[in-house]
Amino acid sequence: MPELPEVETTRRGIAPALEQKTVTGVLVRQPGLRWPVPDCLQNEMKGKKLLRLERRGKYLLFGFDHGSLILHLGMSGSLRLLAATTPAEKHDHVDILFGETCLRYRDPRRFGALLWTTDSPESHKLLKQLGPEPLSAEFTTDYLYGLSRNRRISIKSLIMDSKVVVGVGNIYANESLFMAGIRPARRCDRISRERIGRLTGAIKQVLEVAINQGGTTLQDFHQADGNPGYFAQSLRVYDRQGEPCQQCGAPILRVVIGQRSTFFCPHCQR
DNA sequence: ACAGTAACCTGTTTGC
DNA sequence: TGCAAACAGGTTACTG
Repeated sequence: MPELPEVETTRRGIAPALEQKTVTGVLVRQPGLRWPVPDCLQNEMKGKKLLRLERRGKYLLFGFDHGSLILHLGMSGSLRLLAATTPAEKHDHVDILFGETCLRYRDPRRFGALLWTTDSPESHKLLKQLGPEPLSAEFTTDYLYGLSRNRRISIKSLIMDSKVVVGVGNIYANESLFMAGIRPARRCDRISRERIGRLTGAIKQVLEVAINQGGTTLQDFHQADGNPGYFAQSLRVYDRQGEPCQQCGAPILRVVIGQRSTFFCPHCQR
């Protein structure tokens, strides 16, 4: 479900209610996520004040003065704020209690993760190899152009590689490539600097607009306030195979790249 | 080092 | 209607 805009939308939705609040309990109903949910969460967090809720790529970082909870939503994870008395439903795997308020983690496919680290989260094995944030000044044309040389993979695979740049999942990779006019399957080392520059800008623009619209709701993603994300109406190619391109009218095609559905306009994208 | 693929798991949609 | 296959927003770990 969640790419960077959905994770950021979630963070913005829940942070005001939780930052500077004290954890009163942790309940793990199903520890079998991507990796086992560690036993220590209750001991580490109960009675401790959450200082800040940050995001790195698609990871949410719950910062305490003695360590951090690292949380990833995987493909189908979501977080909601509920009254602590709300009955749990199927797939509600973890509750983090803040008095009368419950932060509830739901994840039908269980590809998500909750981990604890006492070091700085940036130095954690899973985070330290991550590339720059796409909306940061670090993510530039020169940077992406440099990494695109001497490699033979498709440009879509390149921008979906979290070691290159974080947060660009399947939806926003497709949309960014459409905006930049580049075919997803094109070898990344056969694209000019100018066109890599267009793509760099397109990634930033697509993600910014998506965050401002509260992310993309395809089936069941919801913002913390219960509203859907509104970026779905802005999608130009994702899940639109057979529909006419909004720029030229040619039918949108679907192919598979790196085991992922890929959508593009064969006329507008070269 | 690089590129491609299988795997993790459950629910929903599609096709016969 | 039933059943099986295909597919789904992510990422690691393995293979060659």
